[in-house]
Amino acid sequence: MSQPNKRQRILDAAIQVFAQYGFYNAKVSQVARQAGVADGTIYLYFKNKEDILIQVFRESMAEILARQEEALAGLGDPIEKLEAFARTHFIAVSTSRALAEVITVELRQSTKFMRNTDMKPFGRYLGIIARIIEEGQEVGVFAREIHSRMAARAVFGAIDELSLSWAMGKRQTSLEEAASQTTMLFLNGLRLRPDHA
Amino acid sequence: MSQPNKRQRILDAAIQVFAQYGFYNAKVSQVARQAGVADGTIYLYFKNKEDILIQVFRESMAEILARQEEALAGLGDPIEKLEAFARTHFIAVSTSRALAEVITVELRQSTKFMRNTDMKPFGRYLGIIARIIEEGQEVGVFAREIHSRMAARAVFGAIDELSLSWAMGKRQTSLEEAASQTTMLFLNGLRLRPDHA
Amino acid sequence: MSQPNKRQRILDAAIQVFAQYGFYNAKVSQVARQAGVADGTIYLYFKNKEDILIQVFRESMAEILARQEEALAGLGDPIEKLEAFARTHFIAVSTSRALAEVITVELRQSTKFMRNTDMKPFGRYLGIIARIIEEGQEVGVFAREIHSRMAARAVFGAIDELSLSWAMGKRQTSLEEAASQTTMLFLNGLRLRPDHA
Amino acid sequence: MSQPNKRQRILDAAIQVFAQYGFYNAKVSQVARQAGVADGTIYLYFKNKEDILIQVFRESMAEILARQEEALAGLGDPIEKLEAFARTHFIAVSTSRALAEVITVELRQSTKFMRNTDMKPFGRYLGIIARIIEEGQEVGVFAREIHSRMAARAVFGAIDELSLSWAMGKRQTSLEEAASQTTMLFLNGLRLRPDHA
DNA sequence: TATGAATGAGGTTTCATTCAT
DNA sequence: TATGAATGAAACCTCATTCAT
Repeated sequence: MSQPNKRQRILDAAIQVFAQYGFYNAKVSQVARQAGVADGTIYLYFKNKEDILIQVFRESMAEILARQEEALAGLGDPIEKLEAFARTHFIAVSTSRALAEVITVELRQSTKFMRNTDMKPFGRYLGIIARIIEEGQEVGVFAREIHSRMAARAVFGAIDELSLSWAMGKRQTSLEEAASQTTMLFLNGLRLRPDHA
Repeated sequence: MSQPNKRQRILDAAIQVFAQYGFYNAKVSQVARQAGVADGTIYLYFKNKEDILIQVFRESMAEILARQEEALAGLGDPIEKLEAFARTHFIAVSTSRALAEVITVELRQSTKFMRNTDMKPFGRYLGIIARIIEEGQEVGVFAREIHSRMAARAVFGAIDELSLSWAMGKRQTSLEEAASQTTMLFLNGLRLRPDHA
Repeated sequence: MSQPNKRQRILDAAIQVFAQYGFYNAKVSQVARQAGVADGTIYLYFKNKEDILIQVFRESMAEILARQEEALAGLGDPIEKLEAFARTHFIAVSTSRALAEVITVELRQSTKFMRNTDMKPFGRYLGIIARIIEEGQEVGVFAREIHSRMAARAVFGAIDELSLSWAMGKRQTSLEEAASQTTMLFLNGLRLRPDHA
Repeated sequence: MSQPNKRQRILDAAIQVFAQYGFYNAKVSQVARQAGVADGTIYLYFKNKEDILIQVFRESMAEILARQEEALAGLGDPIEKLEAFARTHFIAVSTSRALAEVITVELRQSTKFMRNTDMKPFGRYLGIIARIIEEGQEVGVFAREIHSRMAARAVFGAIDELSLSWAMGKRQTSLEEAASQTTMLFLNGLRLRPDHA
């Protein structure tokens, strides 16, 4: 009798184990034990160890992309969208610290992996940010001089770094506050605004 | 007569090999061959394979810290300092793309590494940014509401992500431009300034 | 289906290989080949190379202890017991010269081994001899001045040396004769008995 | 300027190091450090690591053979000779526990070693005991039925085992007592003598 | 589908030995 | 003679993957 969710159980187990030990130090047999299946069973669902990581990435990105799209769906204001995006990312990361570590840390580790894997989901993620920025420029709330893809990358780097340190760290600030401060920083910049003076 | 630079030769070789294959896929014998020494020689200078990575980190951080301190030495204006910091980071990364990959990608993979290694140099790096922000707040050019450590982390994440993608990528923009755009983004934010309207 | 005797096959192979090459010169892959298993299979049954030696010791001591207890079971006379003990030891050694070499030669080499391994089985072996001597003293056939533990050690040393040289050597004498001569020596001593004169 | 005793210093160091770690676990560089010479210097005096062990054996046997011959020189009575032999062996062992371990333990370890090495010194050692026994038989104090070479081996085995356990152990008895008890055991045997009754 | 015992390729590391000085 | 940095062969062991059941 096959468990229809066995594949998912293995993916979930892999996220936990990869996050704790790192992809290369994690053993397939650990993933199997955590998933409650036999070692060999894993190879009925995945081509090899690296394939597990790829699938983790694929499905996790699909999940967070869906969440982002849902979160942004009803919103019109680019500023609100940016805030929503940051908040959603922080929440996703805080929901599963393990997932965050796998996505942000393990994923980068293998140049080979980066080169062979379909990075489109990541590109789409960056694209969401870039689109928000462009919308803001179109409606005249964001400065037009800004290169949207570069800014998107900067925004992602900042959010990623903060959420990682937040997930791994001592959490001096609340999740809400961290997300909101990050957005404010990007919206207003560091520079004191003359009209605030 | 022992070559006084043999240790450095091994470190340089390791940076190349680790960047190309990733730390875990790199073989010690590859590092040895690249360095032009025998396999065993490596163990005269390093405790084990991971120790090479740790030393790469240590020395590279020391190097870039020194460069940053030198770059910031004569400057007083926090805005100029932030620009100088970003530019110096971009230059360092572009000078050795391999080193950048090792530091930003390989370094993160090993929880063991993160736990066992003295992370103070990285803390100092963040500290430099935080200090610049605080100075800006003191002299009244930066907004006081900003949490300096968090902002520093965001700035670092953005610069790191951008410089890495710049180093690995197709470089549509010049180094100078990339660094300057990054700084502008952080100084002014995305939001269109009323006084620009 | 796992072969339930695979562990035993490895132990038997190890005895042969260790006896022929010596523990430190023997290669794990030789043991594997002799046992007809893959190298890695050994590590399913043993912690490491030294663990094989420890298990050989453990099981061999258990075996010879059982044989000695069986041989002595029906006997009452301490003199007969001593003869039986010596004969049983000689037979055990002659049955497996390789095992004898491993136990008496290889075992001693490793201080680490001596320190880490449970030496109680060996103590029990000595204890059997000591007990025979004490029984003889109690019933008045053995001299009371003799220190039983020391004498037991001497008896063991003599029997061990003789059985080993017998097993390794040209066997000028029969097994029976060698065992019986050894016992006689210890019973009567070298000195010509006045009552024999 | 060559130290004329450097070879001896290395041999002494080797005895200490081999005894502590065992021949195979001992490192040549440890011997060198203990001897206060450079690693390479060892190879000016010895062919290789095993050659050090062989020379240790050779010189130590020569030394103890000389001591035995000296101890037995003035004696006529075979019984006194046997006592003297045992005492001398025990003293030699107690003088250098390290030497005892090397001779009795390390020497045996390598079948290869035993086969390739000139074992004549050991044969001579056994010969001394056998000769004493034969003299005793000739003058009528030892029983003629005894096979002298076998008895010699038994005596050696007993003395060796006792001295080893004495050297490694807790020394419940004094050296003198141990030697004397051993001799008594071999002279009189375990059996209660009718004329003692 | 599921199992898990068995496989065996291959990497890290050690350390006896060499040799340029 | 003496040094000790450098060498590089080789072995233990791991662990991803297979396959007979």
